[in-house]
Amino acid sequence: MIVSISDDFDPRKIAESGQCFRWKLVENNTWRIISADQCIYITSLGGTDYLFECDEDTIHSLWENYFDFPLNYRAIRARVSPETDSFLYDATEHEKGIRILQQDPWEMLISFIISQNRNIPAIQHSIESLAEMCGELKTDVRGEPFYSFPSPEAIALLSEQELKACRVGYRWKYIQAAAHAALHGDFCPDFFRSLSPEETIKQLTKLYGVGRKVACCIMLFGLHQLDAFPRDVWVNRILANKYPDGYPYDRYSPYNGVYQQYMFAYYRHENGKTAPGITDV
DNA sequence: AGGCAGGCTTTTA
DNA sequence: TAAAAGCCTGCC
Repeated sequence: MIVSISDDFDPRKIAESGQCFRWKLVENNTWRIISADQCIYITSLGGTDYLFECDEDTIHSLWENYFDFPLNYRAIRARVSPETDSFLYDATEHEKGIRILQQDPWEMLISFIISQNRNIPAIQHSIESLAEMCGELKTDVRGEPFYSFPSPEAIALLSEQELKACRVGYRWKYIQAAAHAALHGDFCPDFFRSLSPEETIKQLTKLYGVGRKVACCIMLFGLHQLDAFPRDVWVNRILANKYPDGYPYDRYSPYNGVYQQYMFAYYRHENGKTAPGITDV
């Protein structure tokens, strides 16, 4: 069905923002999106109109929350003053259309363990291999096959060789440990939701192969904690170069993670996806 | 205790 | 050869 979306929504920017790894541009303006065990095609029709290839009930029960449509991102951008913070203002203007997806926490755990020390195409390749190896084979609305994101049970059954065949390298141990943790109740999203942010980071970083950065990504993209602020090398460069006197977290709470996404995308576009920072730290 | 160096792995340019 | 949305272990 065709939906009109008046708030910020730019699938291309979301697809390139590094928060999701199973979006694929299949035609001009059409993305095939796989999340957990679901698949949808969305097409930008121009203006505010988008084609969602599913029925209205499915949009409401599934995709409305996935795309975070209840939250007004224009209002979040409007909190940034061009006078007090010209860099962040420029970032929000330039990257308007980004939203923070509400993705499956388990899928985020594995995806961001895989992401460490790798570029986005390599991450996508590994995740797709993993899904093909032990995800569930399904058929989408167009009759095309796809694989669901694998369950903890399925991943726990994989051997070292099978995991390594997914090009995850030394991270295979972390993935295996994460699967066992999930099976033993040591990765419990509903429990994490009852904790404070610092306590959640503490719990997540107990998992083998999960540091503070990956923990923050799981919180931001999997638990929809929009104040979580992942600090990777790029964000550290931004903080050093643009906020030498300190970054005003308090001013931007409770949406620090959203602004981080704008800054990250903007800075990478400005400096080139593979170029080092102008002034490295 | 907390910071730092070195190792881990593979793909891409 | 270097760099890529890091983290672990061991050493100090």
